[in-house]
Amino acid sequence: MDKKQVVAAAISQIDEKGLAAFSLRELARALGVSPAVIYWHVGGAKEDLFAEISASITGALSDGLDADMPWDVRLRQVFLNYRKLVHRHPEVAPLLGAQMQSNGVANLDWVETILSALQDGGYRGDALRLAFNVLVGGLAGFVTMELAPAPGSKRGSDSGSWQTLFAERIAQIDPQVYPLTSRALPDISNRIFVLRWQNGVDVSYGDSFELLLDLLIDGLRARAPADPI
Amino acid sequence: MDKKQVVAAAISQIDEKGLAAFSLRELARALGVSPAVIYWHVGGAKEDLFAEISASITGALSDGLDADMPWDVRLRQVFLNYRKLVHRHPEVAPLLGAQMQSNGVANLDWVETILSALQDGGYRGDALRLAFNVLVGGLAGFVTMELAPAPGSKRGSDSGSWQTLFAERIAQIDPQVYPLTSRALPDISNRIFVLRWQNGVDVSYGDSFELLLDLLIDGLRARAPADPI
DNA sequence: ACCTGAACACCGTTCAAGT
DNA sequence: ACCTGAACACCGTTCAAGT
Repeated sequence: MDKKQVVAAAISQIDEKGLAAFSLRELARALGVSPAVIYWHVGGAKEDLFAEISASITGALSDGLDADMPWDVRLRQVFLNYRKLVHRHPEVAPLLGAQMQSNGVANLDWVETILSALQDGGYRGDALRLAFNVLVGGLAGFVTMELAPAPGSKRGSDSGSWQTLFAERIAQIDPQVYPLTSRALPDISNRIFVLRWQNGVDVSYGDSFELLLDLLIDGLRARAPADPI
Repeated sequence: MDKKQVVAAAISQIDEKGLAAFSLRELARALGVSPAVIYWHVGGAKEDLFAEISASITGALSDGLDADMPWDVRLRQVFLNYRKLVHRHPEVAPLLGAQMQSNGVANLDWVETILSALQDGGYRGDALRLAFNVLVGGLAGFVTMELAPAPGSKRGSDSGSWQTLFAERIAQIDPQVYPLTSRALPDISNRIFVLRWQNGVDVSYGDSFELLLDLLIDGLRARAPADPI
């Protein structure tokens, strides 16, 4: 028994049953061990375990990137890779996007990669900070929303009840009150963020993500304060 | 005692102690009432209460908007307003961004407003869907990340311990290994998404958000598939 | 229609005690 | 150094019973 094993078991536990249904006691049970063992191997508490999980998933974020490509191509790679990695563990997404988890070490490679690309694109100082936040906030934020879990998704409960109820409500939108929404329904029902009963695991947001990525990189290129390399 | 009162009390409870520390029993205690009362007034469970909270906050999302302005100005208003409203209840942010909460009714005005602006901008059909997702996913996602709670922020615990520890680690980044990060530290320390120990409540991401908003709207204007109105 | 009280099954966390 | 067992204080949720 060892810290890595505990973290790995926790991740697969969350993958199976969902984050909401995850518990330290059940993790201990799955490992055939007393609950206190978790505390001995990972620091103090549940939050520390979450930090380890985040680090373990974001650790591979900078792998397999081609440093010889132009800066805008590198940025595309970085964030397409981010989305791909998070999609491998969709249930963990809230930990990455909606909490400041991380031990602050594993992500440094990632930060350096992004800063390097932006610097090659002509960004320094305060403009560099803004560009970084725009990219990470916008794109990682998108993925967080994309993979937001549905209610009652303790992953094994009666997920159907809420889903069908919500789908019916959308189908019955009054064209008098909401003409545009009503008319666009065939295109948007269950495929846009607010009007959906399934998340990015079941319905692809890949095309929207790519458009977002293009808009941001094109925009940053056009506004670069200095000449790119 | 009445559903609105329960929801209002829950919101102020979360505002005070944070979402992680929120419990139905303590809510009942604060209301001077038996826990079962919560269940009687709001549907089945904790998740239903969360849905009510989300609806109550996003209900005012379309208020005070000027429908006579050009479509791009309207979009700016809508999302600046979104950010402002969520910032009024930062602890509730994860509910809006990282969960598919909502009873599906309160947000329809908001959706119609955004779709209307985009349609005036020349977007129809599938392009309309993509543009909607880009805006909501990117901008609401940004706000979710911006307000992601820090570890140990049960809002009353020893929040200092993790913060100082993390700040020290960042200050000690090795310039040999991470030259760009290290050099940019004065500009980015605690002010970019991954390298921070405080969230958007303590450090403003307003300038980054506005840049993101500009990039998206400018980009959507440039790529409009049809002539705008 | 609204509320209480008690109960059930489960948590996270700690700590003495074992080997 | 690693694990067990039991304990503590707390949950969410349900349900009979009261008025």
